[in-house]
Amino acid sequence: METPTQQVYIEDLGKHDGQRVLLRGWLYNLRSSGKLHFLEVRDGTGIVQAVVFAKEVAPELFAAAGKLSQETSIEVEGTVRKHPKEGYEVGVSALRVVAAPTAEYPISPKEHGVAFLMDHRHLWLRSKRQHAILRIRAEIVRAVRDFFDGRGFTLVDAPIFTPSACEGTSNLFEVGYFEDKAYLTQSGQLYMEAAAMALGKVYCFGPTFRAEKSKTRRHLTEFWMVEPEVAYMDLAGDMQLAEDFICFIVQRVLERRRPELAVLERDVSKLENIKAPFPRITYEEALEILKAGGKEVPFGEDFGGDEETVISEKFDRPVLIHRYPRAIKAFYMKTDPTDARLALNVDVIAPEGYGEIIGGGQREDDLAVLEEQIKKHELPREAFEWFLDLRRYGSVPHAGFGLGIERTVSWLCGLHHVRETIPFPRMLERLTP
RNA sequence: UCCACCGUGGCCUAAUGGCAAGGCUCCCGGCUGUUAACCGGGCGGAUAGAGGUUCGACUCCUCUCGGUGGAGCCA
Repeated sequence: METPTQQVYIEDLGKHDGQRVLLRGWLYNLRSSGKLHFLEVRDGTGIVQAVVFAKEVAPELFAAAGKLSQETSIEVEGTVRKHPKEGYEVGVSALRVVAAPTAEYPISPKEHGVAFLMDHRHLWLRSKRQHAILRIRAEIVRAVRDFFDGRGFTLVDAPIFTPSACEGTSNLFEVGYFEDKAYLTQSGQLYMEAAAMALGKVYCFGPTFRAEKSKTRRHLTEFWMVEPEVAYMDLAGDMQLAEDFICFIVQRVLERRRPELAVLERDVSKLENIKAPFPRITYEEALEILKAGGKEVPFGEDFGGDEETVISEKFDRPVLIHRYPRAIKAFYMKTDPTDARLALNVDVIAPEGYGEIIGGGQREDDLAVLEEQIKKHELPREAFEWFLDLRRYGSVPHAGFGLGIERTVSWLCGLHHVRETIPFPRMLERLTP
């Protein structure tokens, strides 16, 4: 009497060497050589080669195996053994088709263009590369939570619907809200300030939306951001937190996602370099670097992608640039008490040209100054009355930052475009699938 | 919003004023260790759409649609 064979996931095959196992998955690719077939089977945890020998199975089974088409869902029974070259393979003894594709699978294991792949994103996710990226993304998200949870932060969810802009109304998605209008959030920032006054150390983590008509490798209209905010923390503390945070994430990915980094052919030595302390330079020092690099920028202007790349190339790890001109930063940034032209903010530029991954700083805690900034930025005062309350009732120095998940994933994975870092990217000109 | 480039079988490319070519997928056949397997054969498109120049347009011009990259802006 045979006992039912136990289902085993491909990533666990090494623990079952010599045993008979059941794989349940999909056919990734098939190679055939007359009297034997090599089935590449994937099950979500990995890919393994299943070998069908003509003389080991019934002729019908052998013939059927040779006719399987790509992405047929199949159950395979067989014995785990060492692969002649590396890892493990499964010697097939039984095979069952769960469902045969009703049409030819569009994505062959050959080259395809970006537009075609994006149109088939729902299927593209099945490929090795996308599988690796999504697993690294999940690991980064887990690291984000572990970092803050492990440091006594409280997760506080910010709303998605907001009544007005955080920093101006030009680039928000407007949606109907019963008889009224609402906007999709572009930052949980202001709400985290309120939460920090209640809970001390807080963070939010969720999607944010920008209706900016940007068509670059660094932009999505919907992306995920993690935003910590801490009461009684100043700019120096904020920079320290950002540095610790990035180191933690990079370390975690190196510890747990080596195989996925290998699939992506990521140069991990570049990531192994990412150790504290990170260089900290002022905006004005950054201007000097740009001048020396032949990219002179006048005081008062922000940096574009090219400028960020020139600066990041000077260092082998993320660089913290602090104290930008007050005028080009958000209304809630605290003015530098030692130089009123500057804000107590910090941007973190990732290495290898991946651009800004963090923006943050110390917040303006003086009621009068904040009121003046709202006026200067021509923001509707009424919408910010609740925010001003935070300064009326026990205002304290506080600081925080926002880290863009997709740019971080893109950097750690060594990708060329953020669209591959999120399962279903939302971009200008792309809302499907 | 602006700038540049691209659009050729299901997919990736070639042909740049003269008979639309090749590879992959797919189908048929072969091969007992393949690795985006390989070998042989077959099916499949009148070149995104409209108009124009020309004896002749995939190729040059105009417009439209779609895509890609970048600028601005940002994470």
